Amino acid sequence: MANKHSTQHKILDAAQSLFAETGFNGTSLRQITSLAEVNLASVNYHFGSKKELIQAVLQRYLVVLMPRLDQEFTRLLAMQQQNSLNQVLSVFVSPLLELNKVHQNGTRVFLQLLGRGYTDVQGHLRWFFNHNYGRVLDKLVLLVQQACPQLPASELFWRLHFSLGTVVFTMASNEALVEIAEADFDESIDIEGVILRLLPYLSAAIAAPVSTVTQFSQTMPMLASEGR
Amino acid sequence: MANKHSTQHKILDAAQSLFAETGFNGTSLRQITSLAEVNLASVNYHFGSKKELIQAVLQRYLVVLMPRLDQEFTRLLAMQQQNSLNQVLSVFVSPLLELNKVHQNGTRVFLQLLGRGYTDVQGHLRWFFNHNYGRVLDKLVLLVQQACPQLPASELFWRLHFSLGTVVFTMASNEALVEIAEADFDESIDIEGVILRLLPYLSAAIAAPVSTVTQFSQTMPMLASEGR
DNA sequence: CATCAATTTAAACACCTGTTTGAAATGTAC
DNA sequence: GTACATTTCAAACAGGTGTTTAAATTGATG
Repeated sequence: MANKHSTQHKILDAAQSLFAETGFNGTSLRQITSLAEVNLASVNYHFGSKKELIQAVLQRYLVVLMPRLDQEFTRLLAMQQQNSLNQVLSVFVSPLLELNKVHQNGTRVFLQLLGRGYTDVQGHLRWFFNHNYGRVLDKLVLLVQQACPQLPASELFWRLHFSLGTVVFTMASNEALVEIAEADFDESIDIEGVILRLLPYLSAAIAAPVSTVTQFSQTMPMLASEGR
Repeated sequence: MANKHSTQHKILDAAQSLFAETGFNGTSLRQITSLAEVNLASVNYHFGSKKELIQAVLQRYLVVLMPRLDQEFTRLLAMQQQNSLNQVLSVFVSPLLELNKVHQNGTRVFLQLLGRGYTDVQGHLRWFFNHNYGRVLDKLVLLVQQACPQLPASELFWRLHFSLGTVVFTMASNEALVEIAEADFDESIDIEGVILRLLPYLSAAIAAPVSTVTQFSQTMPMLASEGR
C-alpha cells in the first residue's frame, strides 16, 4: 500500500519534480500522470483533488522538518546564556539537509516547493501552513528577538520578512541561478553550498545597524512630494 | 493614438494590475480585456501576442528606469575616490521612486512585475531583459565589486541575487506586510519607508564577512554523505 | 460625399484544464 | 471458485486558454 512503487508514491514523486520546476499552476495533472506512468483519474481517486495533492507533496517533508525545528528551537530557548544570531540561524541547516533522507535532492526540492507556495497564488497553502505550523515559527521570532535585543520590534518584523524573501526567491529561481553560476564561475554548487552562503548573508542583514533616516523626504524633499 | 484613454493604454493599465496581482501565467487575456473594457481580439491586434504584451507592460517602466540608473552608475564610476556600498545602493532610490510619475503606485507595481518575471517561468522575459539592459547591470556589478574588493566574484554574484530576492519578494507582498505592520506597530509605512528600511539591511548583507566554512560536510560529515 | 485604411467586433478555432463516470480489471477473504 | 471491495482504465464532461477570421464600424483624406 505504502511501498515505493505504489501508485500514490509514483504520483507524489512525479508531482514534486514538476511542481518544483514549473510551479503548481504551471503543472497539469496530465503531465504528472504521464511522468508517473499512471492513469489520469488516479490522482483524484487517491488524493481527491489537485489542491490536496499539492498539500500531500509538501506534507511529506513538513512532517519530518517541523518537529525537528521545533525541537531545536525549544532546546535553544531553554539555554541559560544568550544565543547569537548565527547560532539561531544555524539550527536550520541540519534539519534542512536531513530532508535528503526523505527523497533524493529532498532539501532542494522542498525549498523550491516552499518558494512556489509563496510566489504562486495558493491561498489554501498559506492557511494550511499557518494552521499546522504557526506555533513553531513563533519560537523562532522569540529567539531572534533575544539574539538582537537592540532591534525595535517593528524593525525585526520587516527584517525577518526581508529574509524570508531572500530564501524563498532564491529557491524559487534556484535552477536558473545555479546554471548561471556554474557557467560563469566554473564552480559546482549544490543546495548545501547555497544554504551555507545564505547564513552569513542573513546574519549580517538581520543584525544590521538601524538607520537614523526615517524619511527620504528629509534628504531629498523634491521627490517625495511628486507623483503620488 | 497614444493618449491616456486609447485601447493600447487601457490594455496596458489593466494588464499591469492583474499581472502584478496574480502573475503572468495566472492572468488570462479575457480577464485583462474585461477589466480594460475592450474587445478580446484587440490584444493580439495591438501587441501581437500575450508574450509581447508582457514585454510592453514592463518596457513602459524600463525605458524610464534604466537610462536613469545607467546615468547614475556612470557618474559613480567616474568618481576619483572609492564609493561606499551604501552610496552605490542609494542611487537606486531616486530612480525607483520616480516610477511613480509613470503611473500611480508605479514603483510598487514595477517591482512586483519584476518579481513575477523571475518566479513565473518566462524565458522570453529573461532574454528580453538581458539583451536590452544587460550592460547597465554590468556597471552595477563593477561598482559593488569596487566597494567590496574583499568579496570573491562568485560570492558577489550570489549576494546580489539574494538581494534581488529580498527586494522583489518584499514588494510582491508589500500590501499585506504594510497592513500587518501598521496594525501591530501603529506606524504608517509606505513604499518609500520600506525602501529606506531595505538599504541598511542590504548594505550589511552584501558586505558580510565571507564564511570560512565551504562545505557543511567538514563540520558534520555523517549528514553530507547520506541520501544524495 | 466617397474612398481607403485603421480599428473594433462577435464568432469560431484547436487545444488544454481539473474532475467525474461507469465499466473493466485486480486483489482479498471465505 | 464465488463473492466482495479496491483499484485501474478509457471516455466524456463542462469550462478555460491564446489566437485567428471575416465582417462591421470608425476615422481620416481627397
